Amino acid sequence: MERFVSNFTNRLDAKGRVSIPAPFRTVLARDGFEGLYVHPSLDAEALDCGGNLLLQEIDGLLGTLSPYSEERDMFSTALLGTSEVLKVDPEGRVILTESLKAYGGISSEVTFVGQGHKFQLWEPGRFRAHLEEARNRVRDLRKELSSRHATAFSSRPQGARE
Amino acid sequence: MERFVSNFTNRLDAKGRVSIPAPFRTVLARDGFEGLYVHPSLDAEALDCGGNLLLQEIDGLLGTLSPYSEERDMFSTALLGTSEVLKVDPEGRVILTESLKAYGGISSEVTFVGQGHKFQLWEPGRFRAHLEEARNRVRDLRKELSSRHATAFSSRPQGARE
DNA sequence: TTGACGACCATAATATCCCATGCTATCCCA
DNA sequence: TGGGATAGCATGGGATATTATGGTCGTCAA
Repeated sequence: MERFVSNFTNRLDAKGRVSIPAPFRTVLARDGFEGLYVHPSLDAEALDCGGNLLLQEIDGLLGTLSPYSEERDMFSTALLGTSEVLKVDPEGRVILTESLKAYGGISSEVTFVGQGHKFQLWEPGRFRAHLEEARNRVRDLRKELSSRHATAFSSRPQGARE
Repeated sequence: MERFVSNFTNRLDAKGRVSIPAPFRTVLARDGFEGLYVHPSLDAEALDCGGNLLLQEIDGLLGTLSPYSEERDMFSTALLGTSEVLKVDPEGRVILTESLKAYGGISSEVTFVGQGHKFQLWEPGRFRAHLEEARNRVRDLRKELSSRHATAFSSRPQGARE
């Protein structure tokens, strides 16, 4: 598998170490990035993590903004300025910095949430609430989409006829 | 066989393993996906399973959303974040995670239900109920259709609704 | 010297592999 | 056509490998 899927909740030990879930480690290994790239998520109280693929996404986002614009400055400050590259120990663990933990409200446990090209770190309680909301939104949006163009996400295979 | 059809009920063993029905395994093999992709179904208390075809469906949906949007994040959280890629053992069995079993209400037995490009996992009792309701719905729909057909030839103006 | 951090080792729980067992359906040949 | 051989399949269990997690011991720097 070359993308992050599923979610896992792991504990921080006395030294603040957390194991990156094994499936995520293999994705990162394939990605080839040395370490773990982490930054506070823009629209959630969570942390975005990943490797080269995440960096590409950030570059892509910055690329859509005109250079030297104030907008672009804001984004690169928010994204790059607060990023960390964490070292991964031989057992596949990382130590979150204080500011990262503070932003994510993380203390004794973290939930790793796969998002395809990246994954997020959540305080488990916050994640449960967020997931609840996300599922509701998806249900609603899906209805809207399917009425907009009928076969977007029906239970029908793509390209199937009536 | 190209698609998932028919339904099968298998038992979970002491270790929580279930055999994927052989006909489904051959469809998956043809699909080429390594493992079994599973996520909670959006419109039923069941699990959606499949391979690349199911992934394509999800990617297709995510593709319709603008990148970097919060909307898209919601979808990938609800879809990718709750998905699992289960390993299939040499005998063609998988182990469902606790959260998947919880969502589907699955404990000792599962019903595999073919849906063409994907298949669903149901707790057998729930599936019977679901099937019963589906049958009733179809019956009603047919009645409605045939009565509509009848009214089409009545003195009612064309295109009128009930 | 102390405190933080890195590499290395230990362990319990769990997943994964491999082999075994009935059962059923299929095939094959007299 | 019938009936025995055979192959495929769901299921079970023991051994082994992974994984998350905890701890120890240096090392380097303030």
